[in-house]
Amino acid sequence: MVPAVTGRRPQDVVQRVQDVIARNRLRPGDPLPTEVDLCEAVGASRSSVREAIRTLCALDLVEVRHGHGTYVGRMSMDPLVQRVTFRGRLDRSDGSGVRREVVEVRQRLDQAAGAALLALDGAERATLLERLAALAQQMKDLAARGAPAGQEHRAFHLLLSEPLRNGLLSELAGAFGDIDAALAAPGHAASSRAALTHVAIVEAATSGDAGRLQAAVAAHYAPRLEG
Amino acid sequence: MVPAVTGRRPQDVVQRVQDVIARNRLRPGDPLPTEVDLCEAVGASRSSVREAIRTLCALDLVEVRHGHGTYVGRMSMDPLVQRVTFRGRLDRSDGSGVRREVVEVRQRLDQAAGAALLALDGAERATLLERLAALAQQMKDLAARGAPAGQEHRAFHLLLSEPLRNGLLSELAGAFGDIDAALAAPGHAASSRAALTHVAIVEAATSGDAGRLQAAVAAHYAPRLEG
DNA sequence: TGGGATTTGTACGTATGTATA
DNA sequence: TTATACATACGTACAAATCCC
Repeated sequence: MVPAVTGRRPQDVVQRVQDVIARNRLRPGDPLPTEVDLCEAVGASRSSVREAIRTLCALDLVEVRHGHGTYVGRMSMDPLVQRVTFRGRLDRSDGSGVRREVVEVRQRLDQAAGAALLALDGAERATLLERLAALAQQMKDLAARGAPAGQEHRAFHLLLSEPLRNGLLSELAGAFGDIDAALAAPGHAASSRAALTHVAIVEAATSGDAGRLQAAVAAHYAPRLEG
Repeated sequence: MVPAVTGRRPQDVVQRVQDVIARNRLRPGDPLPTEVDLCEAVGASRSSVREAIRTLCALDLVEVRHGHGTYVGRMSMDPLVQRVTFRGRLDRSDGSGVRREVVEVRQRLDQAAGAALLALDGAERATLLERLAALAQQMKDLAARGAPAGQEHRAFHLLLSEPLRNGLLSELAGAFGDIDAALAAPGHAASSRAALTHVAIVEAATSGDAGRLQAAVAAHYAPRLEG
């Protein structure tokens, strides 16, 4: 527990807090020691520990609830969303095309998911298609009365990614969807066209025609890849 | 100078610093104002500004050099690597399979890249294949004398991703490669087999047979997806 | 070579907002 | 409502690293 006063960069304190989490086998949602206890555990002052917590908070490794305590975070893709979104906002000028790249990634994810969906056995596929159809219908209804359908849109693509049977890929699908939404024009919720393309995707998937499904997904993203 | 005591959460200060970067059109590597100047610019104390900087640092949006200054960061995928790696380390016990998911993502990325590679025109493809072959050969040589080939391994998959013509996808390929390496057993640099599968991938790509290339990539990752 | 200026890193004290009992 | 525990915010002082003259 010797403090070793020199050579302790901020990153070292971060590492030690990570070690505390790992050593105590803490799971997401579990409470961390209080700040003062952490100070003793890692041998640093409150300021340093607080900054380390802020770092880990940015990485979503811990979560802070004001007046309540600090807890192990969900370790989500949120930091990725923030970072790429900010990068996208920056190169408005040079037009290096982060937004186009984001749309491309989404298209690839959806197409891979579509292929996996068609490979599911009949019963499971039917259930999934039903839920997807319900979401597409909701989007259509909401668009009809000019209401935003962001939640449903997100849920659709997240559900579509389930056949991939890979939590990381699903998280990436959600993350890039969020980035896409954040980079879209603020008031651009005119999603009557989007609702239609989603219905088309479900219909293509129901038909079982792989080529048609790929084309439907491509058509969904096409206007954003050219314009 | 009344600080408007309420309503200024840490996240707000972070946002304001981001705005400073965006407003001044700063590019990666450009210097930010000093901490004290930032305090005035965003209207917060140095402690708060420092915590915000720490947050942005964790996201690789800024980079801090002690005694020198604060600079706009490279906005890399490093935070993603840290997060997923940490998550992978945590579920050693329950074996929920983060590592398997990482390998799966890599395989999908490489297979997509392989397909894109075969779609390149002859000259460009030939050049790329040459460089890939050279890297594979280097890996073989290094493995033969028991030397680590981490750099070459990374370079191989990064180069392979280039035909995708998508910087984000290439970054993801690099990031998941790094995660994979970090989660591998520490002394597990026994890469004589890895070198061979890389040679096989290049040979399959050279043959122009799409199916064979997909199989070669699959064979590269197969042992990690079953064991 | 060396010292001074600049900038970030660390520590501590104090007051305040917030949630729980 | 009160009391307690905790995070939040600010300010100040000093230490350490880097640069420049």
